[in-house]
Amino acid sequence: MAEKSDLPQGTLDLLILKVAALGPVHGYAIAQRLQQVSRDVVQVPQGSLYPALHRLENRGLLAADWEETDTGREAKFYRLTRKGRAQLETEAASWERLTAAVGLILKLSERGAE
Amino acid sequence: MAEKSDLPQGTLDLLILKVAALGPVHGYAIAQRLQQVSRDVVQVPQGSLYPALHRLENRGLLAADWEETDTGREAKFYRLTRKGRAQLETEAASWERLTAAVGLILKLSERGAE
DNA sequence: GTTACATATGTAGAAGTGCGAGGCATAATC
DNA sequence: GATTATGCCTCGCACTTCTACATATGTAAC
Repeated sequence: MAEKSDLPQGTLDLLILKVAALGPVHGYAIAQRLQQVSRDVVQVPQGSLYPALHRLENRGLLAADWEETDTGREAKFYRLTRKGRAQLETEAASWERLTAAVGLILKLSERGAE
Repeated sequence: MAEKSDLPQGTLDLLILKVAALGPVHGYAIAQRLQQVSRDVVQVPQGSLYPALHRLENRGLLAADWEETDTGREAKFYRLTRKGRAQLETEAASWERLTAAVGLILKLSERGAE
């Protein structure tokens, strides 16, 4: 089933940072959480998820440690760095600004010349 | 001038279709209109604008004719095809769905385990 | 024990989009 | 005659994402 998420580009990073901000999580759990909270609207393929995590780690926005999951398995737990938290705030604000602007445009009506 | 808009990828097409739905317009005017309505939040560089217009025309979502502008100059006026109108509706609905989902996620709080 | 599934991570290649940096041409304004 | 605004265009880079594949472990079913 799992259709592609069709998430606008750049949004994935924002969502990952947001979930990581709630506490250390491993990649697989991030994807599950996003899907669950969004009621299946957001579905992150693994081929998008892991490269994104590596990108964010390389940029110093996330830090990773191998730890044990609830199910007793090794997994890479990501947590937000200070830099990552700042980035999250910036991106979230930017998201609000842009979606508001797009919303304005989409509400234009035929007669809405002014 | 014209800083980049930082629009999420895929959104540009949606906005262009929306503006074209209001009546025939030429490319340059589309960019101006987007900037104006969004109060300078959305700024479309020409290197993004014209390729996008050509893409949409090639996909049969827009149709173009050379006509004269108010200022008495030749310009390429784009209008929405029937297919384009259907696409606009689809993309607008999808946009609403996704931004709502992202909004949900961004509102998660630290204590919001469930 | 082995088959199947969920968990968990990862890479490679292709496709699509957006942007900066250029170029061309005309009309109006100074 | 020089500058600014209008109006169109292309090229090539950078970046993100997706499909598809590859790997490994734990658990439950048979």
